[in-house]
Amino acid sequence: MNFIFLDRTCPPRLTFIMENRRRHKPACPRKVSEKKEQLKAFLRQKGFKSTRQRDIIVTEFLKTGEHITAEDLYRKINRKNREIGFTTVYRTLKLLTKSGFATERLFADNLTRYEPLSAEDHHDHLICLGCGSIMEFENLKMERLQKKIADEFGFCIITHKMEFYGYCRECRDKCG
Amino acid sequence: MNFIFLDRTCPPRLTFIMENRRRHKPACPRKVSEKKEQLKAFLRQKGFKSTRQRDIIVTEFLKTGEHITAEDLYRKINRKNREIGFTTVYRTLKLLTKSGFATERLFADNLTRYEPLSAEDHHDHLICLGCGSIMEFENLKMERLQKKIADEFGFCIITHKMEFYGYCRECRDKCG
DNA sequence: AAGGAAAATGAAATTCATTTTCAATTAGAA
DNA sequence: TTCTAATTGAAAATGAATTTCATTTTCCTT
Repeated sequence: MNFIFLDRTCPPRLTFIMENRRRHKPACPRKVSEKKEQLKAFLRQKGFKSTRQRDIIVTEFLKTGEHITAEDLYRKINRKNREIGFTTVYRTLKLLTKSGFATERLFADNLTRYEPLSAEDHHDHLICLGCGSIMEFENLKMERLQKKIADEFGFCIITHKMEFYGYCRECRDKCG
Repeated sequence: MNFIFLDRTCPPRLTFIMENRRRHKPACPRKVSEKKEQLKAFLRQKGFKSTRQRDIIVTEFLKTGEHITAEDLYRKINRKNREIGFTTVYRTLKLLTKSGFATERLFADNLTRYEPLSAEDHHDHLICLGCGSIMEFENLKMERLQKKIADEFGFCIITHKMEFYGYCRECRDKCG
């Protein structure tokens, strides 16, 4: 994860590059605690319990705000909290996913990655085969074209996956 | 796999629906034996051996002409040829992939599927969550838009993956 | 043909991420 | 405080993909 964010301050949250929206990454403390409150309310309402472990895992996950594997998140947390097990991290990510606070994504390397999700989130990915960085974008024209294609097949899209695999600017320049 | 091909005869091989090309499926005997000859030549040239098992597996795979898992292809073959093992089917599919006669695809169900590949193949998928059928399409406008988006990020696309998950016409009508 | 080296085969074992089990612990309602 | 149901975490299980290894087969060389 070595690409430069165009904007690190909290609002305004989106940066426009022509018609592509490069998504701004969270890690904004205000947003994080807001999301944590939402989650707590959700858990309470569903009869789940809020625990120290969940709190730590959720905080770390939201702070990270990236496409992260359960394994990697576990390792990250485990450095400071030796007593939190992999299973709990895994289960918390699953819980977040089921509750709509995260999404699971399976990329071509066959590893499941998790990503915090806000309500309107719906974006696609550019994955660098050189450095492994994952960039996100949204494109309205693309969404429209997808819908049009689906319609022509009488197909009703519930969700979609679009990933570009190739080389980012830095890696492309490096390798010629 | 219960969708209707618009055209089952051999040539003309493509059916146009507006600007989307719905790919014609192989299973055309002439093409199959042609491909088998190509593969045989390739194997010989690379110092690989041509065996009874490979012949059976390749024939069955090309006849199938669909997105099939190693497991499923094995089961299909195993019905008539009890002595051909899963490992050989698996390895043959890998060999075909490395030789450029097939591609591997990982869909959201986390199963690797293989598909016969001709030189110009490059298409995307509509996957029905109802009946599991996988439809293919090509769209030039889409390709152009993808390139444009990548360019704006200074990203050089090597390959891409685009999948729509939803309901096909039949399933949509069934479920209201 | 016969021999021999290299490749192919297939059953079983291994790997590796993901998921489940189960006994012990903990949260939070009564 | 007590009790019950949820949570935890180590370990085991799962399941697809891949590798191992002893045996068999192909096919090149005599």
